[in-house]
Amino acid sequence: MNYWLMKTEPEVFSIDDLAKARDKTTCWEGVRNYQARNFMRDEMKLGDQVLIYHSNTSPPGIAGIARVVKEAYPDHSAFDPSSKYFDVKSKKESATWMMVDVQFVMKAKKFLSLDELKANPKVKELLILRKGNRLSITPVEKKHFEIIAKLL
DNA sequence: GCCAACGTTGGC
DNA sequence: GCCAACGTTGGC
Repeated sequence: MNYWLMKTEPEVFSIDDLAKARDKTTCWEGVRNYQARNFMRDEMKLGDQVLIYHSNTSPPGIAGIARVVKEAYPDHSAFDPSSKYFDVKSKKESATWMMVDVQFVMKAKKFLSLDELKANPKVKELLILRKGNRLSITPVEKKHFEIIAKLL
């Protein structure tokens, strides 16, 4: 089992939106970065646990946990000209972009802010804390996931 | 294949 | 809204 952190802007899609979604499940559309896509396509497996991180908001931080319920398949938003994620270069026969489905597991009882993460020496290796890291999907070590899960 | 210009992310 | 950091694009 692998562990991940996935960023989302809560104004666009929050942990509450995930909790309210049908089957508490959503397809993770709109990833348009090759490294993040490769993580989904090559390494995300059924049952993997995901920290849901709220970015571009105040304060940013970890808002809950989800799990992978469907492994990578073509991101259909890339084929939809009306979608803001439309990519004319992605063909249905050989999709450029992939997505997974994730299901709500829990909302943090205690939202864990970026400041609190930075202040916790036990999780200082988290990739999210690296200066300049903009990757929307990053792997998380099991020990770090477990430390964080206990704090939520 | 280099690299300047541009676009995006995301904390602040 | 600003801007640093990074990824992508495209001329050469």
